[in-house]
Amino acid sequence: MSQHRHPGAPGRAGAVPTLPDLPEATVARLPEYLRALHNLADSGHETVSSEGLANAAGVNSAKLRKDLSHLGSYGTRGVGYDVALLIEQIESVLGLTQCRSVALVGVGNLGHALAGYDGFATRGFRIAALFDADPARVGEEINGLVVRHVDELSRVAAEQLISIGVIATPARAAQAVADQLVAVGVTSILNFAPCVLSVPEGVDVRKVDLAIELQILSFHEHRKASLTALPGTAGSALTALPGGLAATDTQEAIGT
Amino acid sequence: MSQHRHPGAPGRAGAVPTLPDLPEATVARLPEYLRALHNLADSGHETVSSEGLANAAGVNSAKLRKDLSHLGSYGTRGVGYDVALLIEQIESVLGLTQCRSVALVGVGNLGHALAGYDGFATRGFRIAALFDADPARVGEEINGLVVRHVDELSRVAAEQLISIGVIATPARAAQAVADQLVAVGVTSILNFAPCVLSVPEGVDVRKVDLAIELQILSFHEHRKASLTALPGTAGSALTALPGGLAATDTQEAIGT
DNA sequence: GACTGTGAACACGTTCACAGCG
DNA sequence: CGCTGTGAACGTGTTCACAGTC
Repeated sequence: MSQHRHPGAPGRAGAVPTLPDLPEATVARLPEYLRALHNLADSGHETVSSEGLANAAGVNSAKLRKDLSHLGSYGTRGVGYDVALLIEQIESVLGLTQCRSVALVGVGNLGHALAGYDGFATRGFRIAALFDADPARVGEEINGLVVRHVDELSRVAAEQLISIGVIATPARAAQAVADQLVAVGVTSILNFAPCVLSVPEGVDVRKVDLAIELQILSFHEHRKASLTALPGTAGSALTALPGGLAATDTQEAIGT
Repeated sequence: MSQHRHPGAPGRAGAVPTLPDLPEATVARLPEYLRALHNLADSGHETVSSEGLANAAGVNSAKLRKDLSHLGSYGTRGVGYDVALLIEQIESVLGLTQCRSVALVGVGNLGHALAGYDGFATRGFRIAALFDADPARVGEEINGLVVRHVDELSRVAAEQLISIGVIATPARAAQAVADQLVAVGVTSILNFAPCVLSVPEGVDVRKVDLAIELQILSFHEHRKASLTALPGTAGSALTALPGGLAATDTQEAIGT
C-alpha cells in the first residue's frame, strides 16, 4: 500500500492500453473537464483552447494543461484540443466506456433523492438495485425499481455485477452495510453516512458529508466576520455587489 | 492571505478571540474531529489520546496533533485531550457557537431530501427558508417550512440573517440563483448543481457533485481491474474478505 | 512512562515561464 | 504568431522522529 512509483521504472516501451497512474488531484478534476467538454460539444464547439476549457471548468489554464499532459494529451499546438477526442480520452481513462452499476443502500430521505437523481444515468451510471433494512420500506417502488431487503444483497449482487456501492443509511448502520458490500465483492463505496468506515485494503471509500461542508463554510463565514470587525481598511467588499461576475479564484482556493 | 504568523509578531500579548488563520486542509478535517469528539463524549469519555481521536476520525495521529497544535491546542502531555474542552475549542474556531441560518433554493428531488435532513439541525444549522422557481412547488410545506418563490428571496433575507445559501437547482438555473444570493449579501454558498459558479471575490463556494464522486470511484475501479488483469502477483486481494476490519489507509489516501 | 507539540525531511500539488511545434 | 507541453521554482500538506512535559 505504500510505495509511489520511481520516475522511470515500470512499463518500459510499448503501448500499454491505459493506466497512466495519474496524480489523485488530477483524477479528481477530470470529471469536471468532462462535464465542461460535453457542454462545449453540445454548443457546437469542435476545438477548445486550454484557456477556454479551463474557464469552463473553473481552474486555471496551466493546471489544466498539466493535467491533460498526464494522459499523454491530444492537443494541437497553435490550435487547442479536439473536443470529441478529448471526451473519448477522458471517458476511457475514467473507465466510463462501460456503464457502471450502482447498488444503493438506504432509501430514507437522502436515498430516495439519490434513487431519483437523473444525473447518474446521464453520466455513466445505472442504479441497479435499492436496499433498505426497514421492512416497511421493502417492496416500495422508486423510479421503476423495487426496494429489497438488505439481506438479499448477496443474492442480487450475484445476478448483477455491482461496480459501486452507495451507503445512504443512518450512521449506526453504515459499517455493517459496508461489511456486507465488501463481502459481496464491492471494492468502491460512496458513503453519505456521517461516520468513518473501516474496510480492507484495496477497497476505496469516498465520503460525502453535507454537514461538514456547511461547517467548513461556517468557518470561512466566521473568519470573514472577524476580519471586517477589526481592521479599518476592509469592510467595503461585503456590501452587495449584484450581477456577480469575475472571481475565478474562490472556487479553486477552496474546493479541495 | 500569505504569511504564516511569525512566532511573536502580531496581536502581541492578550487573548485575541479567534482567527488563527488555519491551513485549509486542517479546516476541512476539524468537522470530522468534532463529530468524533461528540461520539466520544456521548460514550462517557472525558479525555482522548491523539491516537484514539485519530482512529475515530480516520486519520493518523501525527496529522491530528499537527492540526490541533494550530489552534494552540489544549492537550496535556502524558494524558491526552480533554474532550469537552476540545469540542468547545473547535466549535468556537468553526464559528458554530451561534446557530447559522441556511437558505435552500430548489426543492426538487435533492432539495426535498436536504430540507428534511436532520443532520443539519443537530450540527449547528437551521434551515431558515425554502425557495423554488416552479410556481407549482411554491406553497408546499416541507418539514414545517413553506416553500416560497425565489423572487421573494430578498424580502425574506431582509427578515432573517442568512448565513449560507444552498443551491439544489438544475444546472441551468444555478448561476442566476447564485447571483441573487450574492445580491442579498450571502457570502457562502454550497452548490449541488453540476456547474461552475462565478461569484465576486470574497464569496466562498463549495461544490458537491454526486456524479463526480462516482466517476472518481469509477477511475479507481477501472484501474484495479486493469491491474489484476496483467500482473501475476495480485488478484487474491479481490476475493471476498468478510468481517471487514483493518485498513485505516484507504480513506485518507483518497478523501481529499 | 506516556503522550503532546514541533522542527526538519519529505511528498505532493500548483504556478511560472518559456521552449518547441503547428 | 498562438497555443501546447513541460522543466524548474515554489508553496502546501504530510510524515518522521524526538525533545519536552506532565
